Amino acid sequence: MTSNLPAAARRSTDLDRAEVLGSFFQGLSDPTRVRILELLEERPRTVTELVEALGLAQGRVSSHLSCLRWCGYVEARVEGRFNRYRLVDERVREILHLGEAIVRDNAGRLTSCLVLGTEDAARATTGR
Amino acid sequence: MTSNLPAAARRSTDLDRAEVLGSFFQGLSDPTRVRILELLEERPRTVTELVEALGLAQGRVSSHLSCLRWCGYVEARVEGRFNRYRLVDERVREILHLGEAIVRDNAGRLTSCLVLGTEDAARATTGR
DNA sequence: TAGTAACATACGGACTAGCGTATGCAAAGA
DNA sequence: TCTTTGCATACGCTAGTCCGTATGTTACTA
Repeated sequence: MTSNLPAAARRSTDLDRAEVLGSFFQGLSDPTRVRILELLEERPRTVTELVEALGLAQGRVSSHLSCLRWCGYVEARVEGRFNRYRLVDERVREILHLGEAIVRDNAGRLTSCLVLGTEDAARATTGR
Repeated sequence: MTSNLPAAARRSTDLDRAEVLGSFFQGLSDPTRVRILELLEERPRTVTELVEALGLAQGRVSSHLSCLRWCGYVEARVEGRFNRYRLVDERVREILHLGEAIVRDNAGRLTSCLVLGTEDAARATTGR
């Protein structure tokens, strides 16, 4: 694939609301992108700073940033030959924090499921 | 793959925070799952009701529900031979609404990008 | 007890996403 | 102008995701 853009970004038809919303949240579905957002939550950073902090190839980081830009999580501002990224708005922060809170609350259940096999984990959350 | 569970659910090591959070948000990254959550936001529903509302194969819907259960978005309650699903907590609702709001605000930009090619769309959000 | 309805899971195939590497391009400096 | 730096994008590959179909299991019913 040519980049990390969600599928909806490459298709011009069949874009109902759920599909767009799914593509939007897909921006948060990758651990690297989550880390990028957490880093940008502290302060705006250039691509080079992010590359350094993440320890990933520069091209990879740029692709993830492109995805986050498309989804509307971050924006870029050119400063000379640097490109500084920042979070777009406060609601991005809120979504991240809500997700973190839910995950934290479920941590006990989740980790205890993870040490079992998948089927056991699934079964443990069902009545069957 | 054996189901729709995120990769992290099938791996017992290497689960840092960002990875878990990414897997959590992956639950929202599929249009079908978003629609399921929207349907459950109105009221709790059985699997059969969801199958009817979505027009998908029953097995598919069950797999998605399994994913949503694992992520902690929904819970199931057995009622006779029915299994009624509902949203787990209010924060799930909040996340959905925040996402919808951001998407709505970006709608103009997004759709105008989507009618262009991918590269143009990407370029339109960058200074370059 | 046999049958059926409600649901979960397994499996193979098609598609998608993320990775590493390579390349292109603009801004700044020598 | 030539080189370097900062960044974006393209490409091939592997792994993960989704779908449709098939099958197994449990609760209710005749």
